[in-house]
Amino acid sequence: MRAAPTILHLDMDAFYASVEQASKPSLRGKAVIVGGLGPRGVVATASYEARRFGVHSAMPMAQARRLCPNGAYLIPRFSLYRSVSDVVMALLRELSPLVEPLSLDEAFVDLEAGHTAFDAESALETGKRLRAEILARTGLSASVGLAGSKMLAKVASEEAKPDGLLLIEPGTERALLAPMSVRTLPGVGPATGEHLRRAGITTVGELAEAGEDELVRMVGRSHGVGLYRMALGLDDRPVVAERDAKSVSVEDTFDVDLHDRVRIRIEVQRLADRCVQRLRASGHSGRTIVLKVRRYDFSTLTRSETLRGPTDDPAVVREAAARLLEAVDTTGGVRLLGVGVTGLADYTQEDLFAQSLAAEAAAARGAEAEARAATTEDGGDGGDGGDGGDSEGGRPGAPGGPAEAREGAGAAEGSGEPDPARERRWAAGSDVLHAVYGPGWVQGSGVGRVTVRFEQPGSPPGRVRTFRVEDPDLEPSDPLPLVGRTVPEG
DNA sequence: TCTGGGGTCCTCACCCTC
DNA sequence: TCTGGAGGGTGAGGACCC
Repeated sequence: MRAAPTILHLDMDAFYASVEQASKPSLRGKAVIVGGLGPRGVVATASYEARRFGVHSAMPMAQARRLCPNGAYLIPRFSLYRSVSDVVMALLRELSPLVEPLSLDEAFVDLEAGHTAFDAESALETGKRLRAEILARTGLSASVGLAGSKMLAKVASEEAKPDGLLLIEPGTERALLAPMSVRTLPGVGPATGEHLRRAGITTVGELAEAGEDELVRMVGRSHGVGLYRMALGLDDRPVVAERDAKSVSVEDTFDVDLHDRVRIRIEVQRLADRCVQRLRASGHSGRTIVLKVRRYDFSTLTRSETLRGPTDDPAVVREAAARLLEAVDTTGGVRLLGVGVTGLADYTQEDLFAQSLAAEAAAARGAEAEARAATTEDGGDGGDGGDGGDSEGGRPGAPGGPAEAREGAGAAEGSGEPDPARERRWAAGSDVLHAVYGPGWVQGSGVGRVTVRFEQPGSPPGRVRTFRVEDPDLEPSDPLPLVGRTVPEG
């Protein structure tokens, strides 16, 4: 029996960049690139205008600037994107109780479960209505794919982009998929794609011809079986509305590699604290602590430790992360540090006795490992240094601080900053309010000046004015809603 | 001047217990 | 008593996704 095409996949077009264009009228029709602006930043989203220059997601920002030197480069404003996403997801939930968000800008909807569609005609009608509603409520365009399965609905929305709608009729899947690249299929990334290419398989049709046994031999049991089924257009994964988080983690890439062991320890402690904050905010505790280290040469390693019971105690997570760090050689430099917690539970076990036992056991293991390392490495003691001295050396915002901290809008946070660092910072793209000129956004800043464009969603493109960075009339402000506000002429 | 951040899932190695 | 295999827990790494 063929499934009716009532699985809907929604994909907002170039979401972050489109939100920025909607919120900043002067950027409409221009190349807009959203991402990390530090020396190690990458592109999160590029507007379609920027894509014409070859800029795309995950590209190093430096490369994007070479390709598109006149583009507008902005840091992401997740709180704004989240608020727009909430509006879109609410519209989807009006269609069905079975909505599976994949990210802020993407979701699956089971229309049949919501009794909003039962065949191709009603599904198409629902898709059209949804796109119109999203445009009216957010001012943004979305692409919609409709098919009998999640995989095909996603392929359909991809084909429909930008600002389109496509329904894959049951029975036409194999013919449609056959000429497409294997990379179209979910789960086929650069590594698997290259693996298949070396075996002479570049299209979905060739994948189907290869047969299940051959694919299992090439990429392993689980992946091979799944790939073969998808090549035939078969996918019976249900739309799942509620998914429990399995891990919580935070990580920072540093503008400059860290070498000082004391500084590295301090950063790990900070990350552990931030991780626990996120863990608690999500109402979880966790049992396994994971330390992630990316070294100067981009090699990445993880070290983990499983406690006797779940914890959300910052001291316990800090100590575990510190123990794990002691087992890692950081000579040569560290470009990224991360701390994560997995094995999540929705309760906290205040079993301090168990935790301390685990800590003792881990410490004993650490000592053993250290002893082993000392016998196998050539004088590699990690350059510990013990007393350290400069315990304030690792402040975010200082050279080598996390890119994210350096880009923060408004005044630099943290006590003990030297005066120059207290100077107000204005991140490109952030919203401001001027006592005289009203709402606007930061177009750029430097050498004690900040340039602001005074415009807002719904207004015509505005004028640019420059101020001293410490101008008391200028304040950071919250983003304005994209639609539904009347804007006075001016 | 290469390569973010926050996730999930899978595989493999190793150890331990039965 | 020794050996081998199955299976679970843990740790590490890789691939992939948005």
